[in-house]
Amino acid sequence: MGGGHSPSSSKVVPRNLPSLRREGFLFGVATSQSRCWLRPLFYPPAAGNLNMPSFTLPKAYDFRTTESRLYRWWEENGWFKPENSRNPDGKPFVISIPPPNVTGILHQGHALFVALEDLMIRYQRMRGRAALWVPGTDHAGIATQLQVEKKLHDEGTSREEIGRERFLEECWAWKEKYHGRIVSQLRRLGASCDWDRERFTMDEGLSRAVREAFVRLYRMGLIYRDEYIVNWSPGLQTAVSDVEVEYSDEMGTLYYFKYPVAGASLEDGPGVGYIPVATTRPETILGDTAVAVHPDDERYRHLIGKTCLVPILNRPIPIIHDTYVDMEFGTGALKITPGHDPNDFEIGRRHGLQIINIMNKDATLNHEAGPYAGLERFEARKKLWADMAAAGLVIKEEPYRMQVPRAQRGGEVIEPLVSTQWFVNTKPMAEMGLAAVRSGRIRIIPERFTKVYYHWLENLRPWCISRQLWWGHRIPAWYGPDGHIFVAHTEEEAHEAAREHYGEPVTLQQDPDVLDTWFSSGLWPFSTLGWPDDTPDLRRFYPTDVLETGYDILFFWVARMIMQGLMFTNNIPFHTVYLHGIVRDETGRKMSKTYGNVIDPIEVMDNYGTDALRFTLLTGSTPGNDMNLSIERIKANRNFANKIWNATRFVLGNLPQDFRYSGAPAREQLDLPDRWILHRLNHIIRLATRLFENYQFGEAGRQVYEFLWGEFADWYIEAAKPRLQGEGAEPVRQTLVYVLDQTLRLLHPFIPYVTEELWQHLPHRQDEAPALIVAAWPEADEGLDDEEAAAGFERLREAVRSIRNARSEYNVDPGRRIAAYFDAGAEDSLFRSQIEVVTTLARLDPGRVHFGSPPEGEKCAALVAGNVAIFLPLGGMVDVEAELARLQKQLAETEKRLRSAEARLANENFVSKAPARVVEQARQSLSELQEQRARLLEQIEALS
RNA sequence: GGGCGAAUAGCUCAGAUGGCUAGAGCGCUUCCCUUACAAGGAAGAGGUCACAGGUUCGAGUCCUGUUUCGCCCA
Repeated sequence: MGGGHSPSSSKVVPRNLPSLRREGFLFGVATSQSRCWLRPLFYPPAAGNLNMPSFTLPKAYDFRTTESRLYRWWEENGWFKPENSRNPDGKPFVISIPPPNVTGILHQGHALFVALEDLMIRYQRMRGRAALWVPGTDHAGIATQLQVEKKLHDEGTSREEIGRERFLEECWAWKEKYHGRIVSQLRRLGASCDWDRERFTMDEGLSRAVREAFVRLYRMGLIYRDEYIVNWSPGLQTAVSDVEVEYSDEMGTLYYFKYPVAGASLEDGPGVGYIPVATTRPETILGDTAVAVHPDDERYRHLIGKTCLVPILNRPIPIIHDTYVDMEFGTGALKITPGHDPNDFEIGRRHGLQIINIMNKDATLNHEAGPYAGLERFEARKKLWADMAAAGLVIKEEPYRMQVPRAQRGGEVIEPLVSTQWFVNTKPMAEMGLAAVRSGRIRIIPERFTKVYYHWLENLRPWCISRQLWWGHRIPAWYGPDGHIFVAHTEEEAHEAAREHYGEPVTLQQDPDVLDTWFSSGLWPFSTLGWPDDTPDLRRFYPTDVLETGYDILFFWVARMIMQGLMFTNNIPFHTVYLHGIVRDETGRKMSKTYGNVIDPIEVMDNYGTDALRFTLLTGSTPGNDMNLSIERIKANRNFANKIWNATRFVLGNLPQDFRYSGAPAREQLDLPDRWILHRLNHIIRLATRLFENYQFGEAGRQVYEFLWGEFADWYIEAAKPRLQGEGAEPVRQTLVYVLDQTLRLLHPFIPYVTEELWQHLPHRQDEAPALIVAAWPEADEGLDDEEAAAGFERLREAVRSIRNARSEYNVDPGRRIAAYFDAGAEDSLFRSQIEVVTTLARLDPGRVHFGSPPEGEKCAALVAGNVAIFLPLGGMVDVEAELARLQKQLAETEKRLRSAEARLANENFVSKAPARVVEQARQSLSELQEQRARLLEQIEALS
């Protein structure tokens, strides 16, 4: 144990200690392995002057001096570790972080996922689960490689120049340099991850997991090498998978031209001398290997089996028929380029057509393009079209709206081309992934995304996993001199297999390519826990519980984790998928540097504090929906933190030095306001807990916010003020501390810093946890449910509101204490017993508060609040006409509601079909309205 | 072409299984530096819940259709 303070220490601490405490001196240091909790000290105010605490919290919450200190303290005490849970051997709760790009920089997407995941982790930790949040980062193949290449370019060199080995050294150095930045930014957000378990996708352990996964799939026949049409990114010089291609709606041109029929003359016209064909990419004509028509097409069916000549090249190609051809579209005939179009590739396979690749990897044309060889693809298009026009082959051009495939990263036009790559046959895994969600083993929140998930998995094509990059997991495949493939965990294993195969040692060449980054990300939930080894962590913490991430990577990541998890661990990787939306700017535009509308989370934290950012992200979002983030909202939530701060200052300032906190207050000592706020607290505890369980975190946060500010601060604290001065102060103090304590617990998962800081200043019982982060989540105390008190206090509130309203209308100076008469009827004893509270809240003059009607002739403002009549003798200020007008208005409103209440209750169907509770409420409301109407009529009568 | 979402106060958004007079923040009007808080307090204005049907005793909420905007997939 680090500090030397007894765990049960409750010594009174000298008043200058808070500053020391702020430096962290009092806590000592516990090793992260230590389970010995240091009991932090609390700081009761000095005896005597109730209004002057012995030390003063600063007047406003200063997050700058708080956040990093508390984070360090939590971490040093090992509270982020599941081993230090209240129930270290109990049921764990596990989340794997969506690993950020290791060289990335914090954006609002990170801030949102940290806020959500940290909220879940802190909530479950407080509930007593052994909570584990596994952190880590992703090597982000293309992104990182591009950054390093740019650096090399700036230094006047290139990766080709320095070679693969040195390039990888550069990448690792880059990773080391920037890893710390993103990680410290995550920490700053308050992420209570177990940093001892941090992983990187290219760690030795995770790399082994990747090789193991590859080898297994290969041996199952689910990974194979094939020549196939892929999405080629000429700029990045690599293949990318289907999900990395986005289709943008753009205006292009549809080019109509004549496909000459061999042995005929163009003059013979369409259907004889030529077949009219349209294309959006004329340069691909050079790679055509057929012209296809629909078998039922009268215009062309007689040409089936004949031959066409490729324009300019005059290469003969067959005219084939296929029902795929849409007779209505374009000219009704289709050129077939199996080497450069995915659909044509399929048709080509069906018809056994030749595949011609006319393009080099840099999107210039190759020797197959004849006179166009060496030209860039768009240059070639122009030149070929011009030459065709000269040859009389051009019919026309039309503007045409088309879907242009563009690289998700970089945005350049993707070129479909045939290339030899590694693929995963995802069919069997997709089946498993579908079954896991269909059977309910995995639940997706919000539920509507299950449909999207199904649709994607049902139509999944082979996944191209090889990338022509250097930074990433090198494909564990080696080629013998004759090209024979040896897939193995290690080079030694490959050599062994080769020796066996050839009967002698041979030289092997490892495949130069690396794997799609998402291939390793798909293993993340279990590779981070030690898979493929059967480690204690894997046994204890897998499957994980919740996977929380953005809906935009449902396919990229979530679906692949589910598939790979089921395939390799024979288990689901998590039982719940929680998807969040995109954080946009205040007007709903996507944040981007080019728009200049980026709200930088670091800047927000600098200016308003982490808690303000977190609370804004958490309460401003609903599952699966995008959210608009505005600085105004963040400011409002900074103000909320300050409100909590000051409410706590008030409570602490009213505790005597010898104050002993007893926990939940004993009911028999409580007065009406206490019973009311405790009843409300119970309600909010149940509500918040239920909302947490339903993943409705935003609503939970908003509700607790409303409770703390709108009920506890605005009404309970105000009502407590007079009572703290008198004999009955003790139960009030207990209630203040209890409600505040419980509310800070409810808010901790949202705003961990300010709540922990304040909780440390609150008095606690001896057996309480040493820190809010590990304190127990509140539970409603049934003994404190009190409908009667709730109703009674509500009447007082109504009365106070109506008095305040009248004061405002008569422009009574807010500081002035005025007289009042209460004619409370059935509520007489309620108002008599609680008159002190009403007097304070409505700013009445205690010496001039009376019960009953005012004396004849006293000029009064006459109010009705429920069945209570209130008279404010404002003398000459009273305007009888205005009084009558207001009462008439209120009467009209009351009667309107009365009529609707009567109509409902007169309805046989309502009384018989509606739940008893609802009918009862309606009856009660009716009688209250009737009483109110009677009161209003009396008042009007008296004034008239 | 298929699917999904959104449409509620001037703005940004909440409104679980249908159930009192539909809420909040910001903005707006009036007043107040009242000894927790001006990053605050009090009072107030502001909504035919996109539109049209339907189910129901009862619809912002459920169903059908329409319009507008956005997203995903092909």
